[in-house]
Order: sequence, then C-alpha cells, then structure tokens
Amino acid sequence: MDIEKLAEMLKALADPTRLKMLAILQHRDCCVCEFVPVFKISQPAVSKHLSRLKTAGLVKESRKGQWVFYSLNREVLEQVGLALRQLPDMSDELKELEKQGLLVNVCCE
Amino acid sequence: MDIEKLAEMLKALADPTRLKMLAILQHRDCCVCEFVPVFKISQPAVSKHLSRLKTAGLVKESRKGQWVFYSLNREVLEQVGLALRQLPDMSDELKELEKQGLLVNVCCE
DNA sequence: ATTTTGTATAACCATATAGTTATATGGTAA
DNA sequence: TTACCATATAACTATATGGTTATACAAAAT
Repeated sequence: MDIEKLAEMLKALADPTRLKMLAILQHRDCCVCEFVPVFKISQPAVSKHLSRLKTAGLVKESRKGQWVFYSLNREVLEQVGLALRQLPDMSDELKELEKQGLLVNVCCE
Repeated sequence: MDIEKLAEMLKALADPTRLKMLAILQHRDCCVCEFVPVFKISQPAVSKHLSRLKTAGLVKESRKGQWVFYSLNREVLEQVGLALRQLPDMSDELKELEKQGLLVNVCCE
C-alpha cells in the first residue's frame, strides 16, 4: 500500500466514533438506525461516518429491505495494521540528500 | 490502548508527510533541517509535524549541539499497528441495545 | 395511492489542520 | 559581545472535518 493511500485509510480510521463502529461491526453487522442510540449523534452524522468508512473500503454495505446493513471488511483493516508496521523503504531519499551534501554530520556524539 | 488514545495516535499518523518522516527515521535519526529539502515545505512546517509526532510519542528528540535530532519510537508505532488489529470488545454496547429492543431483526435473510 | 420508516444528501456552522511569513529562542563561532 | 545558524512559536489563511437541521429518496405498510 502506498503512503498516500495509507494516509487516507488512517484518516478514515482516526476518529473515535468510526473506530467504535468498526469495533462493534467485529461482533455483528449493523444498520444505520442501530448506531444512532449508541453514539447519540444524529442519523445523518452516523450515515456520513459509515459513508466515509465505505469509501475507504473498511466496510461493505448491503440493503436488507428498508435497512442498509454495514459489515466489517476485516482484510482491509488487517492491511492497514500491517502497512503501519512495514513502512516503505526510504533509503533513496537519504542517498539523494547525501549526494547533495544535505546530511548533517555531528562529530563526537 | 483505549479508543480515544488510539484515535489520537492515528490522527498523528494520518498524514503523508508525517508517515514519510517516520519511514525515513527507520533508517537514520534526522534533524529538522535535513527534512526541509525532502518535503519542500518551510522549516516551521517541518518543525510542527515533528512536534506533533513527538506529542504522540512516535518520535523522541535529542539535541546535538545546535541541531535537534529526532528518532523513531518503534515500540509505540508497533503498539498502534497492533491496537488496530485488536479493537476492543464492544459486546456490552450490543447487549444494551438488545435489552432496549433497539436491534433490528431481519427475517428471511 | 398515501403514509410511514430508514437512509442519504444538501446547506450550513464551528473547530481542527497544514501551510505560510515574521519573529523569538538556543547554541556556536568570530 | 556580536553575528550566525538551527529550531520553535506566533499570527494568519485556506481547507478539511464533524456536527447540525431540512429535505429528498427507497422500500414497506396501510
């Protein structure tokens, strides 16, 4: 996963309400109206949080009659956790700095 | 790690510049002036990003003469990656919803 | 057909974020 | 001491974010 994408995913995750939604979805698929009393925010607010998670690919939605149920996309969440622990190699950037003499050398550390 | 804290850490991480900084710090401790040419943003902007990472505990700082070097706090980064993959149990919230009859039952799924 | 229920979108507001320039602070060197 | 270099902070700007209320849309029920 590239850094821009990872940052985007982390922004989708970096909110207590959305994290709790994901935590709840670990146990059970839920629809919008079930989340409203949990978080004590308006239905449109819940809807927007879920929409954000869906855009990031962290949840999937499926309509069941008049309800829209959301389910956790575990693999994607796994991928983010993994990507965080395997940040890309940036030695090229450092080599470039060295070539241009922009690395600081502290003697007698 | 509690959800509020996790969200805070993820906010600190959810920026491409800061992620790249951490990726670079995997290879080598760096001072502020070394990051400036890498990201092509102003020195105060770099300073603020590093300050944010430091507040989150993701980096440590140490002065070396006139330079302030930043180093990666690998354990903390590990902890975040792990916390993401082990979101807290929220079954109590679901039990509460059930007790109050707020869970939707879709028959004939 | 009309009403009701659940969800999504639009328009708006307050705050947070990421950048800028100007300036203050800390340490080194003349 | 004075000048210089690296870093941090202050003040500001533009945009993103998370909430609201009002409204539109979809499916179900009367």
